[in-house]
Amino acid sequence: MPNHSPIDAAFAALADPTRRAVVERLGRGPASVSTLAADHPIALPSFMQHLRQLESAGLIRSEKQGRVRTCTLSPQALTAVETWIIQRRRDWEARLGRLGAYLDQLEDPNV
Amino acid sequence: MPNHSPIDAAFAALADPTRRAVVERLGRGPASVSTLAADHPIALPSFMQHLRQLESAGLIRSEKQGRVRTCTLSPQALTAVETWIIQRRRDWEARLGRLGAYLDQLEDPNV
DNA sequence: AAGACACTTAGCAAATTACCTAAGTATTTG
DNA sequence: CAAATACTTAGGTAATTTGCTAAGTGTCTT
Repeated sequence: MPNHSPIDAAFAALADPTRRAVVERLGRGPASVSTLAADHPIALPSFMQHLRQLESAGLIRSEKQGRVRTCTLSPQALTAVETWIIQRRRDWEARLGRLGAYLDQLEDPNV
Repeated sequence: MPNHSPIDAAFAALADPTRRAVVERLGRGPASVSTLAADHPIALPSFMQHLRQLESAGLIRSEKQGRVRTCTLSPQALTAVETWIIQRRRDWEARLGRLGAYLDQLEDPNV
């Protein structure tokens, strides 16, 4: 089952080091396509595909003025991913808490 | 260029809804392969591939006793992902802070 | 107006992924 | 010990992804 939901697209987009590097770079401010591409040893059309994937995942936006397309980070999609992960941590810690309480009770059955 | 680093594998593993569902389920406690598989409408060998991918990404562990393989969440890999995302949020917020300070100080658009 | 610049489009090849069915291997269980 | 259970292995197909080159399309710059 390929990626259908927005969060699938966000995780998939972040699974590639080139794309994560773009997100890291844009976290420090907007940049043009060619500025971003300069850091990566791949052909420009290949690099543009990565940008398209990031944009369709909602992780970045871009706008063209004249012949230059400027890209910006779009943090809401990152927040969705962050929220999912934090929820997992919560579940995990809640379970550890219950397990600890249970073990405490076994050790000390009647207080 | 496919996944080389551990964090690539973790993001890629989480990009699939079946695999995320397994992580969610294991957050509430360990479970056997067939228990996990019961929630998903795919053939068992296909499901096992997902488990293998989760395990090789370090997101879960599993151990076989008798004929039953029990899977557990392995939270460190999730922490690595969480750390990456939180760092991006920090960068973003630091930049907003600098931008705000700059705008407060005076005008002049552009970056 | 000519050429440089910054992308864009088109089309193609190799590698990966996500499924499947069929047939195996160990372990219980009756 | 035979049958059921719980995976496992083997092998195959279709779709997706990631990369490329070559050839556009608009927009400055000179």
